[in-house]
Amino acid sequence: MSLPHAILTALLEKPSSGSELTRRFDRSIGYFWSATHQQIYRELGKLEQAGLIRALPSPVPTRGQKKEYEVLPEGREELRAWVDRREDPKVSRDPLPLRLRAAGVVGVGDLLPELVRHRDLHRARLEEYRRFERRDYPNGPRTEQERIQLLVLRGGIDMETGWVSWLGRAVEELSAAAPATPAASADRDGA
Amino acid sequence: MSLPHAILTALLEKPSSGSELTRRFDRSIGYFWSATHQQIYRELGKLEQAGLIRALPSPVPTRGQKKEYEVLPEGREELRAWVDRREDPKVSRDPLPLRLRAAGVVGVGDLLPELVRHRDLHRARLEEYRRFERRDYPNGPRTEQERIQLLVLRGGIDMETGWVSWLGRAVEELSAAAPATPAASADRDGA
DNA sequence: AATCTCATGTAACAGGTTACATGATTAC
DNA sequence: GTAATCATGTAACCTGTTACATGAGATT
Repeated sequence: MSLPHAILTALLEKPSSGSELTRRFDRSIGYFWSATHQQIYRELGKLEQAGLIRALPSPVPTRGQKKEYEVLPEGREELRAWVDRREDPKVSRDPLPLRLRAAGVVGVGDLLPELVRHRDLHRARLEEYRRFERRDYPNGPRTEQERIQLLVLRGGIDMETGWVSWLGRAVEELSAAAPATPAASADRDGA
Repeated sequence: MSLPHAILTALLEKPSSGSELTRRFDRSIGYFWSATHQQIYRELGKLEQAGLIRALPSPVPTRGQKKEYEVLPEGREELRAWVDRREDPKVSRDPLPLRLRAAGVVGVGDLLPELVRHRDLHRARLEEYRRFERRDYPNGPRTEQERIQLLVLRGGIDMETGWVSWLGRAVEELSAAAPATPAASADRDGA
């Protein structure tokens, strides 16, 4: 039950159409929650049905025409309640550690270049976050809302730092001692 | 497409019945991928159908009787191929950062105790991983497979370290300057 | 034999993914 | 006016979640 609340948050920050929301889910919001345009349109329909948002009056609201949505008081109330809700942490759903564990059983095969690739992707993401921090908060946060936005950004920084640290060590370890013949190591592990 | 491969890995490590797998998904494997018993039985059926695993011959294979599965060569081959597959990192699906972002819009409300709770859960998980490390690898890894298993464990440690670091700072920041009246801060943000 | 627990399921639904469809606008 | 693009959707499918059902063995 997070996508509707992500959408409510985004619409409170700025009323938008489905396509605009989709673009925002590829940038800022998308760093913490992803969604395709099909999900977004489906969810906008549900939220409107439930009376939490409404489409702004438009002259010709047909297919192919932009339709802007804004949050109704009921939607804001629902979001407020969600913030206060108690909800346990979810286990990670990134398959990479799982693939490494599988590699421990069937052999590392060709996993090393994939680890390198992921390490570099996470490094790039980390650098991006650091640029945001320097660009948007050069003198620290100036309002209560900015303080919280910066905290969220720092969350991304801490997570990416964790990935980079882990993958850095994994690449180092696996390039050091495992590069003999992958087939041989696979056979040994599989026996 | 990760659950079937998680199951293949688990079954290669040790042939098991559905209920045994379910218990293992509450411990070791569950630290990196979660699954309910319903998911596991459904997936075991598919994997057997696909010829990747088979039920060990049993005298009375009826309902309510344990049914042990083992991986067939085709299953091992599928797992090996999955390890080598190229697959992009997934964006996190933990709603907590999202809730903090929402709090920036509708006010922090009662989120602080929830942040404390999560921080403590992640701290406990981190300590648990460190105990595993001390207990299972007191002199470092002794085989290639142990080296990889330890790497996976270190992944968990690095991720939990990231959470603890972030949540520690978030709690500190929000207890310092935000504790006036939540309602007032909510109104200010919402304006 | 009634009840409890364990193991194996079924069913219904929500959320996420991929492929495809259609109306409106813009570029040529 | 035709083609490309943009915006809004529909449909089918897969994964994950929750509630419930049933057979077998153990407990009383």
